[in-house]
Amino acid sequence: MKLQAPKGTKDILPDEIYKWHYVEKLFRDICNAYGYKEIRIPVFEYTELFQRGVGDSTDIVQKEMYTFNDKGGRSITLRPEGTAGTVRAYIEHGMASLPHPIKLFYEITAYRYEKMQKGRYREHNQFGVEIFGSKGPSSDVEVISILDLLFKKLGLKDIELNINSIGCPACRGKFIEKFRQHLESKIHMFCETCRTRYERNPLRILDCKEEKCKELVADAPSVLDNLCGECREHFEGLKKGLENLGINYNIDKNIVRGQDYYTKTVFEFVSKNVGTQGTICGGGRYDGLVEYCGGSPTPGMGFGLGVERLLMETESQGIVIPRPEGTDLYIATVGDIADKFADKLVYIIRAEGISAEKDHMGRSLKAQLKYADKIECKYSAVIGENEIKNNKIILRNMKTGEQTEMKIDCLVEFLKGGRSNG
RNA sequence: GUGGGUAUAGCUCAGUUGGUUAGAGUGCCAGAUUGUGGCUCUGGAGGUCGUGGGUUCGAGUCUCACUAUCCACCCCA
Repeated sequence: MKLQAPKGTKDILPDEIYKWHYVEKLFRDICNAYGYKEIRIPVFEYTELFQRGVGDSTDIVQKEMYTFNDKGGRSITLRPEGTAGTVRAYIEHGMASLPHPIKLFYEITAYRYEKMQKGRYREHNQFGVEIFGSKGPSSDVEVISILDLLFKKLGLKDIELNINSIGCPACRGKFIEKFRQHLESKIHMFCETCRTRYERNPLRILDCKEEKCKELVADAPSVLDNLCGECREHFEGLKKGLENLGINYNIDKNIVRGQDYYTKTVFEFVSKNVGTQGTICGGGRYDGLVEYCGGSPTPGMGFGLGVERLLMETESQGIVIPRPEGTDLYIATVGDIADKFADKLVYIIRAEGISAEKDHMGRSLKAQLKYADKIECKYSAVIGENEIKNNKIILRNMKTGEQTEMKIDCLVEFLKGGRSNG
């Protein structure tokens, strides 16, 4: 048997976990400030939820889901995103009867069976928020501003916000007819995928990367120019709201997100630097989803943010995430009695919330201190029989090399003080 | 799912037209006279050369398959 992590998965090692803790805390703090409450949803759901919630015609459902039967014969799927499960929880727990809007956030893993590339994994992490119950553009603006703030606080530059509106079922339906008519005479000139799109989901043709399709579609009408009154007003409200907060945006008529549930607002944050996997975050409004999944008609809005891509971008922009500090104190020992004494001493010190280490490898004094240096201890002390007898140690500042003598009983207080002073 | 590149020590990489026992730097461990880290010096451990077949007297090197990874598509976070 070959020992390796499954394709498309990876370990996050102790060496880099602090970066994850940092962005997770940053996101949580922002969500708290915005009044979003954390929700934890299952890693897997019944397959039907995603077929319905994400949409049967989507690539995600058609070819990217991790689906299997459990021992009871139920079809189970590992969540490919967070919105469907959150909507399910919203309905199942009767959140409709709580004061609205309902504002939720989550930090989850998501699973998609994809061909590997950098920044694209089969297991990846997403931060997400969902807001239920408000249909006006002010909630769109709020949700987008969470991301704007997150990027700002991280110090990220060159992240572009692209927005679009894909209308509501009413105006989109009308538009699709118009669009089909427009293409009817020349659809045979399009690429193969576009010809199937023409039947099933013509809007995706706008998104095609083939040069000839791009040209053919260049003069086609756009959804954005064919919105109904309400949708147009909503989009205008979104633009004004973003301007009000000083958030820059581009209008990209070609954004058609990968989930079927979107209505009106769709948006994405794209990095200018990171190659093809530049989409750091995508989201939008889904006013029909709750009802479609069996709840009462409830508008919603949310996003999913790729954490691996976010960290990749911070790295490539040279942003330094602060490393955690090293251990407060290393107690080196000479002799057996001192070793036992140190076992107890670190126990006491640790109970005070101060990090302390001692030897477990049977190392020489010199090697113990060498180790203390490697793990970046702030202070070290050597304990032998004399120190125990006199209740005094010499505490060495490992950065400056300065040494001070003090009573062992005073250690904790000293280290606590040193900590609060920075 | 389509097309292409790469795979040698924990990490970054050398390795000639196929030819003895596969190297370096870094990291790890130990030592440089008794109880003091960082610098320096010395030594040591660590590799089924991604895996499995094939060609050959002989394969890290050539060939095929598989696996992983990276790049371009598709699509997405």
